[in-house]
Amino acid sequence: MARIAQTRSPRGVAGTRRGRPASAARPSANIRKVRQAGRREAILAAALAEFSARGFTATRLDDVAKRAGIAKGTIYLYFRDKESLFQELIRTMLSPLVGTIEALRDADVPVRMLADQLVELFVREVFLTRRKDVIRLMISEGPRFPKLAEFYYREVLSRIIAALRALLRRAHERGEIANDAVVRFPQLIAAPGIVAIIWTGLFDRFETIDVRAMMKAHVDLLFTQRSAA
Amino acid sequence: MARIAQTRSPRGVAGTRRGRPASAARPSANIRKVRQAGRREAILAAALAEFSARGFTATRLDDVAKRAGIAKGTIYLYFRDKESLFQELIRTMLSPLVGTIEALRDADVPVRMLADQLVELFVREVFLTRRKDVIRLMISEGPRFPKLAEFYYREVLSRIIAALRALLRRAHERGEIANDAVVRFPQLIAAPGIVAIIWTGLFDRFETIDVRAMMKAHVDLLFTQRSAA
DNA sequence: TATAAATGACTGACCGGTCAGTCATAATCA
DNA sequence: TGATTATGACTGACCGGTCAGTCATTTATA
Repeated sequence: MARIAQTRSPRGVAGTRRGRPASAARPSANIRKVRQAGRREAILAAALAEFSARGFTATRLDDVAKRAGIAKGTIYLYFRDKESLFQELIRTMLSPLVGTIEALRDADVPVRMLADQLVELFVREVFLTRRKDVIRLMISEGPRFPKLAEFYYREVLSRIIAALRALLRRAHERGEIANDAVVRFPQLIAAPGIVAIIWTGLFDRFETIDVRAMMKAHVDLLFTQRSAA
Repeated sequence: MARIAQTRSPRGVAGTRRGRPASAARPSANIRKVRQAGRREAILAAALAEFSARGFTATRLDDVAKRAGIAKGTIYLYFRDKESLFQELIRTMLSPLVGTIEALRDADVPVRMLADQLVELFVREVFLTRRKDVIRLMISEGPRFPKLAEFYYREVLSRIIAALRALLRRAHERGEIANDAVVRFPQLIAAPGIVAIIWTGLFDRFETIDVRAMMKAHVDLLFTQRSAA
């Protein structure tokens, strides 16, 4: 069933392939390179779908292959083994986040505004994409992949937290933030997002959650100004 | 290794057994009954340890048996199958929580105070106990056990949330809470706790987190009063 | 045609679940 | 009370299905 939609590539290409005029035109061929990259992506996409649905151990590489439209053996041309596939999947998907976040770091706008942008970023780039599933995977399987957890902490989390902390401290000193709770625990900023990811995975069919609204409400809390009573 | 400590029972008892004065005294003998209860608990404890360490699929019932100090077959005298064992484990551990929380519901103390008690309750009864691991299991494996998720939502979460919502609304109307964010999203109250559970599972070795402090700080945020500027 | 890529049948380890047999305990009897 | 029989909790070897990983063969490419 299921059948993966995105990452067009292999089968389709191979099928239509036939009538190609000549191997001319392109210098020689990184057609191969391109195709290989496509394969790789197809495998990663299929792996994400399967790992998300069943978890690491219960995922069958046969199914990943079928979903990617290739033979099982092919997977081993691109990845050393199942675990390696899993780890590269997570690395590939989460690494880009750091840059995006760090880009915001030095912007010199009111923190309040930055926070709103952060929420928007999270909703658009994580919650509404497959990255949400990757984070869920990280949460579920991470404890059994110490190496992966370490990578994630070192390369992603610690950087984000450091950036946030600096940012928030500045804001607190400027008086933009009344309470120093978030300065001491920057994790609090992400908390509603994490909870939303978990919630939708478990209970969406019983009660949906409006992530954006919840995160915005939370940001409001964090930035509550002392105002005349 | 490992060897479970609690739940003394079988072998030990059988060994010392010999010199019992007579089968007198006790009506007849539910020694058997008692032993059985012990077994059940031993299995559940072992299962929790193994499931926590490896996840549902990767857990071997052979290991559970070894850890509980029994033979594999014995597990099947107490639980229908692996899945059933898993589900009963979670039910058994989490069900008691509801009562405890609902007990707080109608107390007529300032909500602020109640919130502090809630934090304390969470830290003492969840975070510092094995229930923390059960919640982690629920988060990790829940998506693959719809029945379990449903049970948890219906029997535990929805009740807690309902109670919280009522409580918070009252407080908001009384002016004890300035911002209505938590009224609309009671999940926010639990968010730091959830995040702490996940964090410790993944990153404790890199950076510890002071749950109590974080939760208290967060509660402070939620209850920030408008004060003269 | 020579080389590289892809395939999928195959292997062997692994593990959930079973069940015939054992033995401590309970029940019955003398 | 001590001997005898009945019970059923417990055991662990075993079976059958599953699946990660391999590799001889086929297919596509230069």
